[in-house]
Formats: sequence, structure tokens, C-alpha cells
Amino acid sequence: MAAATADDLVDQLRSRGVRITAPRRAVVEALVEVGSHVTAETLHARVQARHPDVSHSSIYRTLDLLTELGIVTHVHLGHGPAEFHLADDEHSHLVCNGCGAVLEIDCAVTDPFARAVDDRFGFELDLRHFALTGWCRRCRPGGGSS
Amino acid sequence: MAAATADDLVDQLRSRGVRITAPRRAVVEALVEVGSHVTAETLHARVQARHPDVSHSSIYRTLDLLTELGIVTHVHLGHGPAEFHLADDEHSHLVCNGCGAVLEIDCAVTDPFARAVDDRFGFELDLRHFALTGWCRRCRPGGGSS
DNA sequence: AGCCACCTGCAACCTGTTCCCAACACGCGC
DNA sequence: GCGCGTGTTGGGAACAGGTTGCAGGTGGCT
Repeated sequence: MAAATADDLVDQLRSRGVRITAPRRAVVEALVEVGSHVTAETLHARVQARHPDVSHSSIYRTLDLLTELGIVTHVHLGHGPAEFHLADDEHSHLVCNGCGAVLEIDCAVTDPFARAVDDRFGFELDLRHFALTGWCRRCRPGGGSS
Repeated sequence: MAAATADDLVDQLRSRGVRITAPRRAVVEALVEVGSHVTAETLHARVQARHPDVSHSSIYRTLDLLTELGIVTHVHLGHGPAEFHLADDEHSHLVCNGCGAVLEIDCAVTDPFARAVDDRFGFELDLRHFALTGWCRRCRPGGGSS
């Protein structure tokens, strides 16, 4: 599944027996619009632009619901608030401690490491839920080409 | 440097021009005693056991100071509060999303991955500041021996 | 159209951390 | 040993992100 429209997702929700309300529809639409990760607060702002009455608890409750249904996941990019995104876009994140830049990296890079950890510790890594932090090319202490 | 005593560390602080106060000494002693990671709150409790007047702001301020001086670092083990520990004990952490178990892993396992990320993205990973989350042998969905 | 369970907005609450400020005490110089 | 100045402290309030309880509203089945 890729790049579902808001209507697709709403239909999917309805067919799973979820009651469709204005806040829920608005959250889904906003998530589809932004396309990448957003904080709950940003999402709230976007939703309120069109539906000023939607409260912040509804945002969180809807995000919770969508998370339970596997439609949404969230990732923690370092110290800030969680960032939510549609679950069809799975990758890990590198976050620079210096400038806050976020790089997305795909499984080809992380898989060998995940396998090594599994072999050694029987531990199944989930590298998507928390970002990996460090220093980007420009901010790293020694090497930078700055 | 390994397993410094509280007195060693206090001397080191003094020689660096840091004023030694009861709360600071108490925090250093508590950190040395626990030997591994502790949350600020736990540390506060331990310190208060002997020095009931030490406030939580002093705990945070002292931890900040020690962090600036490179004597202490903290790690985020998933969603909970930060865990502080003496900086001479460097390793990464695996935290199970299921049972919360924490495994410590050393650089031999993470280094090849860090190098791969560096080669591909010029990004210098710091895998010690945030734990890696996932599922331990017992909690992982499919495989478990349970 | 009517009903009822589910959902909503609001506001209070919670946890972890930082900030503010008047009072205090470390450690230097005597 | 003693005073002094400045850096530190305690206490509580503020803050940020997130969660929860409740009274009233609304989707969607009939």
C-alpha cells in the first residue's frame, strides 16, 4: 500500500467499524497532506486551521486510535516531542545533535546490524521507533569539510 | 580511567575550580555507589536518604555541571526519564518494548554499523545517548521459545 | 426520526525538567 | 579563626508534552 488518499483511509476506517467524525476525518486529511512526519502540536494547528473547534485531546485520541489500527506510527527524533506519520512510509532516521537535520535511511543499511544484534543477543531491533542521533557531516567535531 | 572513588572525583572537581558543596558531594557519592544508570528521581531519593534537605533542583543542576565537565553522561532508555551514569562506563543499550529489560552491548557490535553509516552518509553515529529499542528473546512476537 | 453508545471539548492533572530569587555557605585573604 | 563576596541552594512556580474524567453532543443503525 502506498500513498493512500484521505478518502481511502476514511473508507478503510469505516469498513473496520470505526465511527467517522469531523475530528477524525480532519486528522486523517492533515496526515495525508503533510506526507511526512509531524508533531501532534503541528497537526493540531493544521487541523484547527479548518476546524477550529477540534481539541488537542481529540488529536491525541485519534492518533492513538490510528496507531492501534496500524495506520499511523510515531517516531521520537531525539529530545523533542514525538513525530507522527502514516505507517506506509517505513525507514529509520538520523538526527544531528548539532543542527537538528534529519536524514532518512533505509533498511539496506540497518539490516546487517539488526541481524548481528539478533545473532548475538536474540534481540529484534526496531530502529524505526527511535531516531539514531549523532553528528552530520557539517556539525561533526573533527572531520567536517565546513 | 576506571572506577574512580567519590573522593577522587571530588578532588578532580576542586582542582578544576568547582566549589564543593554538600549537595554536590552527595550527588557524586550516590553516582559512585549505584555504579550504573539511575534516574534523577532515584538519585534524588538516594541523596535525600542522607541529606534530606537537598532539593531536586540541586540534583539537576549538579548533574548538568558534571555533564558539562564530562564526568557524567545520560542515556534515554525509551520513553521514561533520562538515566544518568558516570562517563567512564560507555556502552549502548537495548531496551525491550515488552518487558523493559535493558541489555548493554559494547562497541564491537555497533562499530561496523557506525562505520557503514559514516561511509554512506558522512554521519557520525552516537549510539550511546539513546537506547536502541526492540523485542527481547522472550517478548519478540514470532520466534520466542515461550 | 429516534436512540444509545461512542465520541468530543474542556479543563484539570501528571511527569520530568527548568527557572526564579532571597537566603546561605564555600573558600579566599587576612 | 573570621569576614566577605560570589557562586550555590531550596522551594516552589512555570513549563512542555501528554493523559484523563466528565458532561454533553453526534454518528449511524433501525
